[in-house]
Amino acid sequence: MSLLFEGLNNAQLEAVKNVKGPSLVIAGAGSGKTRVLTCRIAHLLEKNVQPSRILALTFTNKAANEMKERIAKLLGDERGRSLWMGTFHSVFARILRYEADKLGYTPDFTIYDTVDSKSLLKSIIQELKLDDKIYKQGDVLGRISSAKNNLITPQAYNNNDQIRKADMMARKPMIAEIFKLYASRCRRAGAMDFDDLLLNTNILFRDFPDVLNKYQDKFDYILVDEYQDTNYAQYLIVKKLAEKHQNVCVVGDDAQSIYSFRGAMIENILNFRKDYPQYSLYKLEQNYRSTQTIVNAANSIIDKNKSQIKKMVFSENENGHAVEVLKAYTDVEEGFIVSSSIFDTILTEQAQYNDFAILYRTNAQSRIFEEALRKRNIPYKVYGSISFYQRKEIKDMLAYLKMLVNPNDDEALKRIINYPARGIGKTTLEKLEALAAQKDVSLWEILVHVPQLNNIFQFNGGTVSKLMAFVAYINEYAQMAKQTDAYSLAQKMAASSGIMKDLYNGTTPEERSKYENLEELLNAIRDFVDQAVEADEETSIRHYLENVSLLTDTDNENPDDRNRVSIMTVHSAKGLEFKYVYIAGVEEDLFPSHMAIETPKDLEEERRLFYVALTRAMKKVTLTYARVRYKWGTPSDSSPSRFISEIDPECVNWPDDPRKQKKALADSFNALAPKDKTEFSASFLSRKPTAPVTARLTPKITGADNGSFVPDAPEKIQQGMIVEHQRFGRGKVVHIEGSMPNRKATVFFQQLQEEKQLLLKFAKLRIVNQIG
DNA sequence: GCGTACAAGCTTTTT
DNA sequence: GCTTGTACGC
Repeated sequence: MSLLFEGLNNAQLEAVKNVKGPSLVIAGAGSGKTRVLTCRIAHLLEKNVQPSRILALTFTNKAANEMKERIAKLLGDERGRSLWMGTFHSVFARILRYEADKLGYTPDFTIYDTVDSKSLLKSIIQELKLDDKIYKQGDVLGRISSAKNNLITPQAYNNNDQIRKADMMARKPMIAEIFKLYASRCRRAGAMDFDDLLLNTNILFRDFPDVLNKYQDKFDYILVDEYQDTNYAQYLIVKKLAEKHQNVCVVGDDAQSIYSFRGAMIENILNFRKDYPQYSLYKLEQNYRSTQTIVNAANSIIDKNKSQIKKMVFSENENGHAVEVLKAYTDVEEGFIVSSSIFDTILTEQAQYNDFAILYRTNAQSRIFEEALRKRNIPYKVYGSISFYQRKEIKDMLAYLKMLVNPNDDEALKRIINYPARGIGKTTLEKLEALAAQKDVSLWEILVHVPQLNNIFQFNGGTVSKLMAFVAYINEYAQMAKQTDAYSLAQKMAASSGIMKDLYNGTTPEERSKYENLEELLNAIRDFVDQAVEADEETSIRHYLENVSLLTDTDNENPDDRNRVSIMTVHSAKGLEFKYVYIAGVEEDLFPSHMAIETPKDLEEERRLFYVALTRAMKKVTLTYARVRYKWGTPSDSSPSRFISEIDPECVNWPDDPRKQKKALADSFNALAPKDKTEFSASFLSRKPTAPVTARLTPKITGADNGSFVPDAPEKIQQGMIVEHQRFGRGKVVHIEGSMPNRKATVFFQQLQEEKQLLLKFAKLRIVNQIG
C-alpha cells in the first residue's frame, strides 16, 4: 500500500489517504490533481472496497480513460474495469437505461446529439410558422438547454414569469411553446438529448425515492473531477447520491472554470462548504508541470480576476524561458511563424512533434495552421473540430442502424428515408409529418400504416410501394439485428442501403474522404465487437448504439497519431500538458472573444481561459498575434490582446518596439536593395534567416496619395521609406518600398513563398483599391 | 422529385 | 472563406 503513496507531497498524501467524509480538493493547475484522484481510487481498492461501489465522474471520456489506465498501472490488475467511471452523461445514461421504464422510456432510447436537437427544433419552428431569423435553432437550443440544466421543465418554464418576461423582452415569446413541443417530440421519438440525461436522472431520483435509495446504497464512494464545471443538474445529482454516506470527494480549481456558458457554476465549489459543513479541505498548490516563469505569468493573469479563491500556486522547477510574444502581419504569416518556430525548436532542442501544441480561441483558426504545418511536412492532429460522429456520412450510416433499434427515432428516419434517393420526396414527407403531428405519433407509426391511411394521403401507387419497400427493408434488418453482431450487420447495411455505393462512386477528394470515414466507422464497429467478445459482453448493434452519441473523436485514438503536433481550442486543451505551447490569435475581440468583453463576468471567464492556456505549458509559452486577420472572408485590423500586457512584464519578451522594428526592416531592406530590382531575405518575415530565400520586389508608384492606406504607418510615405502593407490577396504578405513621391501607387511584386518551394507567383496590385 | 447554381449567414467555447 | 438553404430547370 505504501507504494501508492510514494512521491506524493503532504497535501496530496492527505487528500489521498482520508477517504471518509466529504472532501474538497482545490487543485491548482499542474498540481497533480489526476494523480491524487487515481491514487485515492487505487487506495480505496487496496482497502478492498468493491470497484462497483465507487462512482467516479469526469467531464470527458478522455479523462475517464486516462484515469482507468493509470489505475490499472498502479494496481497491476483489472479491478479498475468494474469501476463506475465515466462522464456524467455516460454514467447516467447507463442508469437511465436500466430504470427507463419508470420514466416511460424503453431501455433502447436514442440519445440526440446537438445536430439532432437542432434539426428537430428546425422542423418545430417551421411547423409553428415562426420566423427562423428570430428563432434560430442554436439560440433556442441554448435557452432550452440552460433551462434543463437548471431543472426547469417545459411547464415550469411556461409558468415562470421571470423567464417569460425575458423571452418577451427578447421578442421571442414562443420559446416556451417550442420547448413544450420539443420535449414531447423527443419523448414521442423515444429520445433524450444531452441535457435530458441529467434532467431525467434528477426526475428519477426525485420521483422514485426507492431508486434513489438504491443508488445511494450502491455507491459508497463518490469522486468528481473538474467540480468547478458542474452545472446545477449535475450538482444536485451528486448531492443526492452522497446524502447518506457523505463520502464524496470533489476536485476542482475555480481558476480553471471555463464552461459557464453551458451552465457551469463556480459557486458549486463554494456551496460545497455549506452543504457539507464537516468537509475537509485540501489545497494542492505546488505546480509540478511548468517552469517558475510560466507559473508566475499565469498567476499574474489570474490575479486580475476579482472573484476567486485565493491560493498560492508555486513551482520549484527551473526558471525557464520568458513568455515570448511574436507579431505577425497577417493570420497566414502567423501560421508561418508558428510552424517555423516549431521547426526550429525541433532542430535546436531535439524536441518531438508531440511536445508541441498550438492553441486558439475558435475552431475557425485551425485551418491556417493546418496549411502552414502541411507545407513544412510537420505531422499534426486537429482535436475536436467537427467530431467524427457528427459528420454527415457517419450520421447517415448510424441513422440506418438506429432505426433498427428504435424506429420511432424521427430524426434518424428523416435522414435516411430518401438517402440514397429512393423517390420519396419533400411533399410526401411533409404529408407524413403533418399527420404524425396531428395524431401525435412517430413518423414510423404513420409509415407502417400508410396502406390503411391512404384515403387521407391519396398517394399514388408508386409512392405507396416505395414507402412500403422502405418499411420492409428496415423490418428485415431489425429482425436480423436480433441475431447478428453489430459489425456484420453494419457492413451488410452499408452495402444494401446504397450508402457505400453512393460514396464510392464519388470522385472528388471530399467524397473519397467520406468513403474512408465510412470505412473507419465500420472498423470502429468491428473493434467494438472484438472488445465485446473479449469482455464477454453483448455484440449487438443495440449495445453498440447505447453510447455512440456520447463518443467524441478523441476516443478512437490512432496509434500513428501519437507523434504529432496537437492543434486545438483552449477549451479542449484543458487537462492536457505540452512542453511547448503556442497560443495563437492573442488579439482583442478574439481572445478575449468579442462576445465576452461586455460584462466583467464574461471577461473574467476569458481570463481564466487564458490562464488555462498558459498553464498547459511545461517549458515554454509563445503568444502570437496578427495585425490583420481574415474574418468572414474579409480582412479586419486587430490589435494585441489586453491579456498580453496583463502578464507580469518580468515574465514576457515583447517584440521590439514597432518603431525600432520598422527601422531595422528599412535598414536591412536598404542594405540589400539595389535601386529598382530588389532582393530581400526571409528575415523580412521577422524570423531567423535560414536557407537563402529570395523574392523580387519591383515597386512602381505613381500619383498622389497621403499614405493613409498604410494601416501601420501613421507617417506619410516618403522618398526612400520602407512601408509595410498587409495582404492584397489571400495569404500574401507584402512589403512595399514606397520609394516614390506621395502618389497613388500601383505595385507589381513577386510574392515570397516558402523557401523550399520557391514558387514565385506573379501578382498585380493596385493599392488605390485599398484606400478607405 | 432530383440535381445544380447561386445567395446568405456565419464564428465562441462542448457533453 | 465555408457551409447551408433556396430557386430554378430538367
